[in-house]
Amino acid sequence: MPELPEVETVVRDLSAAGLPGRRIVNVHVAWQRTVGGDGAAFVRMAAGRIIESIGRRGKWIVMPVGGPTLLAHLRMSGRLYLRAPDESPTGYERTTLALDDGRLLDFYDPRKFGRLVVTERPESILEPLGPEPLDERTTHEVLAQRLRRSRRAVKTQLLDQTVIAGLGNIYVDEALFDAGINPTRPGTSLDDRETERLHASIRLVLERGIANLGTSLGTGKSNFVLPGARGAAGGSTGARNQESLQVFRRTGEPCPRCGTPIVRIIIGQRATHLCPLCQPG
DNA sequence: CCGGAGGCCTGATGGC
DNA sequence: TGCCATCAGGCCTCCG
Repeated sequence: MPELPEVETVVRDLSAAGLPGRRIVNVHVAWQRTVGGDGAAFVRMAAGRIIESIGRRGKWIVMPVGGPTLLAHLRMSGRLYLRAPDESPTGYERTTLALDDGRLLDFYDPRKFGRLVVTERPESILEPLGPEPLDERTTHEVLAQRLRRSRRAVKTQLLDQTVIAGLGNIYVDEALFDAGINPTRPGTSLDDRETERLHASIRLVLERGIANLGTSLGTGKSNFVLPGARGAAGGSTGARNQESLQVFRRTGEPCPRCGTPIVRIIIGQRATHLCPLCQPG
């Protein structure tokens, strides 16, 4: 589920909710694979640690815990949820960290694809990642240089976290539409004008996604929900970027720019949405 | 180097 | 209503 804007929203929300400074007083692993298969090892590494801060690198949530680092990746259906002491669990809590203020930090994840890692060497996970798209140092020249290293489809390149970090299926389709670039184009075929425009479009869709507190699709329980938003107690209005999507999951609807029906194709086994007129191959 | 298939998992959705 | 197939915001491994 979550891409950069959703992960950024989670990080900001948990930070505002006072997670930094809390000590992990107890750890319960309900699904071993969530923590890499060895629940006991995870408990030994995490229990008693103080969460010093919470940040983000690509789609990874990064929490230094006094020596080692606690990393979380939400994959398709994961959430980090700060639960009040009197609030009952849902049954989808794959790992729960009990905090010293009585609250519980749930790694909630129906599909069980997400991962929680405690490691002394976070760089082994974070170093292979490409640059942050919203970092000022990630210029359009940097993007162009990285995209031109391969002939793969530009969509495939943008989904590759070692090329650029944080983009997923939604924001890639939206950025390519905004830039007017066909997702099947080889990375090597993009000229300077196109990479400059794509760079601006990536920044635009991500910044808008963050401003809108992320994207939530569908109506079911598996949507992206802000931590603390469950039960509507936090006063949080929740993700609303879905209203800003121009092409993603809008197959057959008129292109907002030219009215041509939006088309759905498959690239690298991923559903891809585009306007055949505004994004000519 | 690259693409495709399959795997990991469960729930929502749509057609019949 | 029930059943079944399909799809899903991610990413890894294997195979050709």
